[in-house]
Amino acid sequence: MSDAYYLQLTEQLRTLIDQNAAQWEGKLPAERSLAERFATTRVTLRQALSQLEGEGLIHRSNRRGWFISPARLVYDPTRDAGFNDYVRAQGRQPRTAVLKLEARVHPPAARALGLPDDQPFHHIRRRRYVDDRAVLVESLWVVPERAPELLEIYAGQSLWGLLRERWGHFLANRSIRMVSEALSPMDAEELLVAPGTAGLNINRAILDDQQRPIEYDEEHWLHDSLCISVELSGQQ
Amino acid sequence: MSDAYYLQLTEQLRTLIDQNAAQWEGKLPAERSLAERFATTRVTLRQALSQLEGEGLIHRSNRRGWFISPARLVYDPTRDAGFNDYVRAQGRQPRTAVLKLEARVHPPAARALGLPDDQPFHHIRRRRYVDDRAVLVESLWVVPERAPELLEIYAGQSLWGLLRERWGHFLANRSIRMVSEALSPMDAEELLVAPGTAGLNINRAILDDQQRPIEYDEEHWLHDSLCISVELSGQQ
DNA sequence: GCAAACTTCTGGTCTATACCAATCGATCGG
DNA sequence: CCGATCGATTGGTATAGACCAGAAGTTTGC
Repeated sequence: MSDAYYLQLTEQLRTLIDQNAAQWEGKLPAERSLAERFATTRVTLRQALSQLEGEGLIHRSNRRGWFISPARLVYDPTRDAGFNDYVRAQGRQPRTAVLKLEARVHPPAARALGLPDDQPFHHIRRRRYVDDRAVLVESLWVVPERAPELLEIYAGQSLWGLLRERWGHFLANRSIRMVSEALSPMDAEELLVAPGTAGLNINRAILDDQQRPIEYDEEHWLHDSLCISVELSGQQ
Repeated sequence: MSDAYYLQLTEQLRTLIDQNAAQWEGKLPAERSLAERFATTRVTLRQALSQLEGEGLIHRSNRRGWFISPARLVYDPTRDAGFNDYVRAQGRQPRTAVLKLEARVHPPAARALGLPDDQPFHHIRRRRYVDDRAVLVESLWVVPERAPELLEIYAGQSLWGLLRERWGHFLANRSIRMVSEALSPMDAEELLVAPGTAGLNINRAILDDQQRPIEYDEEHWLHDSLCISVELSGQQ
């Protein structure tokens, strides 16, 4: 049952965090000091912390310590809204950093869009933040014919907006796939978290309003920063 | 970066599992024997196994050992199809065990359906299997007026089918919410996994074709048994 | 006044070991 | 032949300590 010590510890930590969240300013005390306070080992203490991490209450910034997690971002994958839009709509601050711009082939993207494997793409890799916490990294694979000078002009702005304003593409999701994952060492490093941290992988194939393939999107989210919510039509 | 020994171990285990999956019949050797084979401690070995668990390659049956995970079930939450339907549609075998039948109030369900907090419900708790692996437990909260004798007659069959055939309700999802979670001790026990195992919590509010509230559904899935896939309309 | 160098602290990883309780397989008894 | 009993095995949990590299804070030097 729940007589394991680390599970009791989990509960004690939960209330401790509740009470001291304000004065700690979001960052938990050092593991060694917490372990001492509860008269246990770091190993056991970490087991309890990992439990709370799994619940999404706290998270780790790699080698930097444990932090209290903010509320999850609510995301409706069936709505065709960009990241910036729905982050701001929830009263929070979006930010984007561009990590890479290059031309490359990428068979998975090609397949998802119904194009030949050797189809070249414009590849944009970027990291996105909510209130200055990095919550996801993503790779975008854009069909070059639809946005020729993209690699030269792209600098972190909204891609949906850019495609609409500059090239007149009105985008719509075609298919979305979501799976839980353990973040790869690379993804983890880019998100400043420990390798193997739990994540959510979201892939989207995106067409324009004439059903032409425009881009393929591979997102890797921190598992605790997202709440998927779908409101279905029919109503009212 | 990936010079941590447990990450190398993870890779070695990955190929080892690939090669021996058949002869092991899905169950990995004992931790002690694996630890010995790789000349390391059980602690480190378990860290590597946990990594693969996070990826969804293997899973634990509580105190029973490590098992190779079957392919994920593909699930489209926007489709109004029952569990049995889409499991069979993927060539797999669904099964349901009823854990509890009772009458109770449940404010979260009431709120999601727009009913008063003291609204009583018929509560059905059941565990569902795919190919004899328990993959989820769920609690159903059904509005009694819509299915009066439900608690007396329910015995594990398809609830959607029952509501349609006996009471003439044609169900449709209204809202769906998905969050990653750590399974509660109770959920974990009912799924025969260790407490704190990663899970996916899916809640659905379900109405009939006249927009009358029918039921509220709280599902707790093993994180590795599900692949959410949404195909959006508009096309073809 | 500011950047560089250094020190301390801390999280990430690992070893070695131990105990318990649940499981599983084998043995035993009817 | 089958169910119950018993013992070995195994996973879950926990202790005690250790080392390293990165982060953070402090001091130094220009």
